[in-house]
Amino acid sequence: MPTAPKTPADPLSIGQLAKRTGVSVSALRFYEDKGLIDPGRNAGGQRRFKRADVRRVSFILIAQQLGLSLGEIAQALQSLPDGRTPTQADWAGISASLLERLDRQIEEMTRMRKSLTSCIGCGCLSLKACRLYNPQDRLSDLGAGPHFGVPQADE
Amino acid sequence: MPTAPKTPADPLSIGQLAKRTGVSVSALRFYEDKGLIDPGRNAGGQRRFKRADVRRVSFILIAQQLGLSLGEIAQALQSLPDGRTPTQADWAGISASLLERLDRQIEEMTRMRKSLTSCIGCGCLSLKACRLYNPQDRLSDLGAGPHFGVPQADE
DNA sequence: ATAATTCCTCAACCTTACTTGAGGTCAAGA
DNA sequence: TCTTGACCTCAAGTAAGGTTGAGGAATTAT
Repeated sequence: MPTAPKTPADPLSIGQLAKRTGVSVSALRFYEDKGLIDPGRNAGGQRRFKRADVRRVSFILIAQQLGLSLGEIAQALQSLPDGRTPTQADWAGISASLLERLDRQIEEMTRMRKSLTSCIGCGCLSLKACRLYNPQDRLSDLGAGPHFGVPQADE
Repeated sequence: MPTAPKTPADPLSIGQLAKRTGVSVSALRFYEDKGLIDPGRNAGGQRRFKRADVRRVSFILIAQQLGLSLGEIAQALQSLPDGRTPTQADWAGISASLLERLDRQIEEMTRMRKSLTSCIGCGCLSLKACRLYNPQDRLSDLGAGPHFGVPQADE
């Protein structure tokens, strides 16, 4: 008898997952560290990923494009079933919440577009004229970069 | 004769500019370091800002909200007149280019929305099915966070 | 004149999202 | 068996966008 043929159910090494997803090996280790993925280990201590992890990593990539931080993504992934492999319905549910977020972002951008347009018209660009950057708004939810401490404009 | 009344042409200290703009003093120094603002100094070596700098800082805030990095903002500000105080027309021109960028972003988001919607429908979420995260696209222009090295999906 | 603010320059530290490298182990092919 | 190549851990470095603190000088208020 020949050795068992490699079925599609075979686990993936970290390098193989990296190739399939386009994510670097070091980034995958980093994701594990942050609790986004949780591969098993083989006898020798090497990571072994399930096929389903390809989808999981894909989700991470999509969510990142939508502006979620890894922390937020980790939270979103909490809602997935713990023991069993997530189904398509599981993914659909969690993706739907991304869609909501995306819609909010589009709406926000459209609002900004409107403000900016009128600001160009009037040339105002000075604080308070438009609420394009109302200090109160600045700490809100659209932030990608680091967040500064609240400056407390107390005057 | 009384001391000259404070005219609106008086220069601002860094603390005053901070209060007017809602940006912290340390951030303003940081912006100077990055070449975004260029205050003069008084006899004692303290920064003295022109009133026009309020508008300049406002622009920085708006541009940041639109997702530009400080480096990109610095570039955009290059186009402002060097010697004289920028006019409203100057600002209108530079703001118009922000508007273009914003439009591109909205378009991109809308495109993503469409992809995501169909992905939720089919439950695919797997690489290549949607080009939601086509590795080739990933390094493109919408990135806020750090950029990873090109993973070279050579298979 | 003196005390309290404000400002100055550095240098070091923080978070996010990773990469790079050192030093060593595991697995697979010739 | 032996030698690559892929993996392992842990520490340190990177870039962006700032913040915090030390040590000292300039302003402002009383």
